[in-house]
Amino acid sequence: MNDKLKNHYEGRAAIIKAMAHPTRLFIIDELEKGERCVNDLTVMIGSDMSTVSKHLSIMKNAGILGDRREGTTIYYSLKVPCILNFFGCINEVIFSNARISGELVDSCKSKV
Amino acid sequence: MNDKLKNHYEGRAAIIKAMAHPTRLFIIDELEKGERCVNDLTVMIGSDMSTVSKHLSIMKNAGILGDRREGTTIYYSLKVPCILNFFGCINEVIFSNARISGELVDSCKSKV
DNA sequence: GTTGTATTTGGCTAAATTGGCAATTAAGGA
DNA sequence: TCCTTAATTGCCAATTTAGCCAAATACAAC
Repeated sequence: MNDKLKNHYEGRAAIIKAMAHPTRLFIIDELEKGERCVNDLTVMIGSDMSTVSKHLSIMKNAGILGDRREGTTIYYSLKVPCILNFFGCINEVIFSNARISGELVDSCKSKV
Repeated sequence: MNDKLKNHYEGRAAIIKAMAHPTRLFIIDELEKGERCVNDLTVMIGSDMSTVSKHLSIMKNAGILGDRREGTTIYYSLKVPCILNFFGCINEVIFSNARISGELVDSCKSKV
């Protein structure tokens, strides 16, 4: 791998890394519904506001989120909605994993 | 966030995390072209074979890759090709980031 | 069984990530 | 100005991750 190729993949990895955290995935899902302020998200998530703020700034720096100030409140929003397409594929992976480990059978019992 | 929701997002984050590394993105791109053995990938990547092997096992455990043995050689392949759809969106993010920082202007000068 | 090739695993250190708390900044209202 | 609410930043400890080396495993050929 030469330097140019390395940069190419490092830039892409940085964006994916910004999504690779359960809390941040929750935030992305929530922002799909509309913009939210830090406090609202903090209540939903249930951890310290500083923690949530840091998660938001990680995604903002990666270019995934945008923010807008209104008085003392800052509203975050999804800047690149195509991110949501990821989840369909992630579901496929999870489905495929479950099929192999047999979990699917259990989780489907109620439907049988 | 209750436990069920937490598990939901943790499972998804684990899969995304398995992709959130430049070397692993390179491997995914390479496997799109067809299955590859550890040695081939090691030569292309240029790091220790043990390092590449670990990257592969991380993605295999996440359910992204499959492997197949042929004698002493193990061929890895992309198990869930929809993963490739990610890259189009990642490009959008990168494009959007570049537009803001002005890098796009520079990188396009040759085309003007 | 021994040798050779392909791959994985264990052990180690360095670096990055996470999350809470306290302190700070930012803006609005009394 | 002072107080309140909203959010960010700095600091720190705990955990996780990355990558190299050396050792171990897996399989095939002799």
